[in-house]
Parts: sequence; C-alpha cells; structure tokens
Amino acid sequence: MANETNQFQAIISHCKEYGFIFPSSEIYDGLQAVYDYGQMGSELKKNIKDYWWKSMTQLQDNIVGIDAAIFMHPTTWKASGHVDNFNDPMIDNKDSKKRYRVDHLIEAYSDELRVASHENKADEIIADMEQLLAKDDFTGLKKLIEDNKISCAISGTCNWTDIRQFNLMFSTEFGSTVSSEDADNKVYLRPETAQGIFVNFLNVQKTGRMKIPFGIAQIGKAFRNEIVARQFIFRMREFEQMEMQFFIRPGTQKEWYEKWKETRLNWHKSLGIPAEKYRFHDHVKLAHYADAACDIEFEFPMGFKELEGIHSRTDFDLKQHQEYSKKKQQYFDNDLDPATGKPYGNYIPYVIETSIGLDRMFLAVISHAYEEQDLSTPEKPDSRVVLHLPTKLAPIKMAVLPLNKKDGLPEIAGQIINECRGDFRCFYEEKDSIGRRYRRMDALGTPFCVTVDYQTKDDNTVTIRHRDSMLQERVAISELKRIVLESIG
RNA sequence: GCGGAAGUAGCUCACCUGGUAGAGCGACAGCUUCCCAAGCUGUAGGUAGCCGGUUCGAGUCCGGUCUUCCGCUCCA
Repeated sequence: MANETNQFQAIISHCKEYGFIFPSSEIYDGLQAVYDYGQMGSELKKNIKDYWWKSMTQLQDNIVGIDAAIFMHPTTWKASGHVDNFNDPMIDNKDSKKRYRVDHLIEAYSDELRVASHENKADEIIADMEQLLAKDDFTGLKKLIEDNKISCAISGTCNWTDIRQFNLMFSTEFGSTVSSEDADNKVYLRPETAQGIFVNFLNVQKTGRMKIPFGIAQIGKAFRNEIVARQFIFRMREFEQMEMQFFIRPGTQKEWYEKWKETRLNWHKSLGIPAEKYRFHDHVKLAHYADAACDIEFEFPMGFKELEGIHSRTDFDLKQHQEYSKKKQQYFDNDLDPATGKPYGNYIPYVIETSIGLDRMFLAVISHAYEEQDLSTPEKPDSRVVLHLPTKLAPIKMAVLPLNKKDGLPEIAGQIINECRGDFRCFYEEKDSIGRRYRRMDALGTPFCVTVDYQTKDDNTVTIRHRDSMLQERVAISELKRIVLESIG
C-alpha cells in the first residue's frame, strides 16, 4: 500500500511538474476536487477524446454524434429520476461516525419490529416516515428516530446529528430577474450527459433517418456535487463523460449488452494496455433504470476502480420522457418479424449505454504509462522517468533536436518541423546536451526524437530515437513523416 | 461529513527545544561538450497555504479556515 500511495503521489507530482494537470485556481488555494488541464494535459485529453470519438462514430456504420447543452429543461431531471431518487436525507451517528440514509435506517428498524412480530408498529412507523419524507420534514424525521430510540448498529447509541439533505445536482437560476425562491426557474447543471441524448432521440432518428439498431454518441461535461470527492482527478465535481446510447429492438438487449461489453473492452486493449489491468464488475444491485449493468474496472494506482459503465437501460428513460413530455417517443420498425411475417411496428426502443469517464481514462492512461526506470550501469548510476504513452495519445509526437546549435543544424531542424507540423505536433529544442533533451522528452511521453547532426548536411539523413527502447536508427528525412504517421495509426 | 496525516522555491525535502529561511534536483542566460541525465559561470524564484491569538519576537506554540492524501462513508 505504501508503494501504491507513493506511486500515486509521484504521478500527481509529475502531472503538475510537466504541465498535465493543475489544481483549479491554485493561486487562491484551489477549489475542492476541481482541476485544470495544462499545456500537456489538454493535448493528451483531446487525443483520448478524438480516439474515442473516431472509434465510436466514424468507424461505426450506425452511430452519430451530438453535442447537447449542459442546461436542460428542469423536467428532464424529474423524468430521469434524479430529482426524486438522489436527494436522500442523511443522518450521522456522532459516536460511530457512521452515516445513514434516513429511510434505510428507519426501514431497518421496522424490519426488526416485524421479526419481533410487532407488525402494526412497523407499518405505522413506515407510514409516518413516508409522510414526513414527502414533506421534507427533517425535524419530524429526527423526532421519529429519537422517539423510537432507533440506534446505530455500530455504536448502539442514539446520539445523532441533525438530518441533512445531500443534493448531488448543482443548481442555478435561469434568467436574470428570477428570485431563487422561484422553484420553477431553477435549472440544474446536468449530472450526466445521457439525458441530452434521450431528449434528442427522435430529432436524430428522424432527421438522420436512422434505423434501429443505431447509436448516438456524445462527449461533454457533467457535474455532481459529490459528498466526498477525492483521489485526484478520479472523482471530480466537474468532469467529462464520453458516452453512447445504443437504441435497439426490445428483447435484443442481452445480445447487444454482451456485444458492447466486448467491443468496449477491445477498445481499451487497442491502446496497448494489458488485459490484466482490466476486469468486469457486474452490478448486483441495479439502478432504477437498468436490467443489467457492469463496470469495466481498471487497476489504478489505488486499486481496481470503475472506469467505464455498460448498462442495459431498457426503455426506462424514453418511457419516462414520453410520460413527462406527453410526446410519443416511439419508433416504427418496418423490419419483418419472422414469427408473424409482419413488421415489428411501433415500440419504444430499448437502450444499451456505454459511458466512460474521460478524466478517469486520462488517469488510467497516464498512470499505466508512468515509469521510473533505473538505467544504472556498474560504472554510473542513472535513471529516468518515462511516459509510455501510445503514439496516438502522446501530446507531442516528435521532437526535433539539432545536435549543435550552430553550423546550420538548427535551420535543418526547422525545415523538418515545418514539413511535419501540419500532420502532427512537433517540438523543437536546442538547449542542453542531447541526452538531457531526450530525457526531458521521455518525461512528456514524446515517442520520437529526431536528431540533426553533421552527417545530415551530407546525406539528408537523421537519427530517430525511440522513447521506449531508447534505440536509434538512421533514416532519410523524407521518411520521417511516414514513420510517425504509421505509428499514430 | 467524521477520524488520521500533511501543507516551507516548479518538484522532493531540511530548519532539532520559538530569534525575520536552506539544500538537492529543476528552470533561465551564457560558455563548453556532444547521440542518452547530474561539466563550468551567472541569475531568478519563497512575506513558510490563509486569517487570527500568545510572545519583545512564530515557519516553529494555540485557535480557526482552505487545500491535499489515507481510512470510514458515498458514488444514478
């Protein structure tokens, strides 16, 4: 554990030191669980995004992308269940420091009463609780707990804090003249991007003439007012999701669920990260909208944690929106049902969702890439920090380094950069010894270092040095672009 | 939100029992060398997270606050 913690700390420091990630508004002491991506981090993040976007849209026959607004009509969140299901009042036991959902605590007590054959009393308490919950009467709820001497299972005491509401959605007022008391004008910052896809389901389906099965992909920010947000960029209050909702014919959800599990895992493996770093974790307790769900977990420095979720959401979301909006959310399927020989007809599609946290993916990529290498020889101690980033994700693809900063070498280097910068990001550096420049590039994850030397002036060849192997080969300048582009894939 | 630990230069840290801050690495400028870091010269950079208290005097003691990591909890 100590090692894992040190490794995690080292990665956090490295991210700061080399311009990948900074605490938000750091000069004002930062803002809890909010981070900024720096000059290197923003490139890496963008490359992850682009790679996901391309593989989920361009390379698919039947998936298109959208970019929905962060603000959505407030009713969206009533329909989705976020308003009702995620405003749970909580209470803490001061002795055991345990926190409970108030309804869970009271229900557990009523279960005990039932076991002891006090059925009537149990029913009565539940009825009281539901009334109080409906009124958001926290004082009354606390009184209910105290009157019944409901105690903490750990400490056995009734030493409770006041009941508090934890609303996981950020809200703000819409329009410049409304008062904050006016609940009708309260809008939320979306806590997930999925609803932006669901409310646009028919727009996309009709205007894009999409036929089921088809998908809608989206990358965007979401916001959750987490009770505890920690572990660097793993759990942030403002984060970015990359997700795809795949609309299918009801009854086919099992096969599509399995297919997307496999497809998504293959996507991860295609980045060269070994399969052992990943595992599936099936949800036992399903969310209100799902009939099957699993996570793809990644072995982060702090252990296996959720990276991506794959959920079979049934027709829950579209059905809810149909009910709340009073607009039919159905699709007419002209394909023939072999059982009847007739078209499948109208139905509300089922949905398989794949949803990955972009920031978590960033953390997965960088923590797997990070290595402190011992390069010592008997003669001399030596070490380097290297980021083994896949070329397609590396912020800088190629550094061009003149061996010397005179004799026309920098000019040749400049020409090479001008030839390549239109195709991929290059970096020029003439300061310090060549070895030191290589090591600096290693720390940024730059896969190729091209060195212009005196031989270059004679035959237009340069050396290209590979980050991971540290080996060099001599190639013609005219070959450079092809080599790098091939590696980007 | 509770508990634990911690916040001193970009990074890692030192300053032991209070007397107005140092090192290594890094950065920058120049020189030298030149295909794998730590050569030479010079320079910059910190009102010790912030606020308050005790004290003649606080980075050092006390309180508060912010931030980070760890445990519990939470995680649609």
